[in-house]
Amino acid sequence: MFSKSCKYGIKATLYIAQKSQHDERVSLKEIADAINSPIAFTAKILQILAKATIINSTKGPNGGFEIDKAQLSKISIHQIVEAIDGNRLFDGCVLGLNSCNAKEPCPMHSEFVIIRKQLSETLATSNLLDVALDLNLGLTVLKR
Amino acid sequence: MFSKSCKYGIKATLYIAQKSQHDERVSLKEIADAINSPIAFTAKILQILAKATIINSTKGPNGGFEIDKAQLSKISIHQIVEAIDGNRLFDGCVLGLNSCNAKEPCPMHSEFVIIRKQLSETLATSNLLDVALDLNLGLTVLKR
DNA sequence: TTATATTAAGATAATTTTGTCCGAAATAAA
DNA sequence: TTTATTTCGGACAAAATTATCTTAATATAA
Repeated sequence: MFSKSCKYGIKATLYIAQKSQHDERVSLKEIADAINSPIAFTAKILQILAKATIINSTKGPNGGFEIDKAQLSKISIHQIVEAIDGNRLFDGCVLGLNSCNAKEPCPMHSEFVIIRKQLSETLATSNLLDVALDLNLGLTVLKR
Repeated sequence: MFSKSCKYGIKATLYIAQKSQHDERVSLKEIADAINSPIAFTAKILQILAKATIINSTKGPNGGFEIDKAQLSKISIHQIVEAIDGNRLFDGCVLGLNSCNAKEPCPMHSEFVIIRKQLSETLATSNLLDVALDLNLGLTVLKR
């Protein structure tokens, strides 16, 4: 479904979101540790997210990553997926045809219309604040 | 969503299914041509499907691939996906955690319960006969 | 201003996935 | 029985993804 990069990206963003709720800026090392990801590779993904203005990064001592607290409820998981994996999951042909639409569909096109709609909506309505709240409560985890 | 191998596998199986309706056995070359796939790589995938007894293969002159006509309505797309990509799409953690379930879920677990159920059901109820019928009618296509 | 801590960026490497090649095995027909 | 046709299986190669390493840039604080 998601690339490994994207999974790291989602988990990293959620961890940053959780800490940003309490105005804590977190370092790359802390993030990689919290989500159990390779540190240097995680850095690359955080760069992508920073360029997409989903997270903020600060260099130097006490630097790290954070998200504007007021934005937490406005950033969706969908945005993260788009930034990292692009939108092929949402609008590319499921069977990989170059073009595939209601007019000239692949054999699975109609079957996937509903699924993709639901997928897209679910991700679009999942915002960082809500998801991070469950993390706070210990209802969900970012590594195992 | 699906690996490239799996996409080739689904398309190849559907092409074989379509031809099998009319008792036509098809060659590797013909399949690769019909679905616009690399021929040798397609051969590998067909081997997997043959071992999974989803398709039958016959060597020698006039050999090729076919599916028992009576089985067409009993074989689902779900079976193809399982044979090629395994069931990670259906029961692996969306965020890649080693274990993830209702008791100790990842932050996206609950959001994906419905989506995956629908995905799984859709694929399980899509059988080769039905999907191949649309191909016959020219309502859907396998390449572009 | 210098030392230190931190992310950015680019080069390189490892791994996985995708793709190719070639000889072996099997089957049918001459 | 020989030859031709076709899939099978293993080795190999290319490309894409994932991961690492090293140096640069930036910011803080002593």
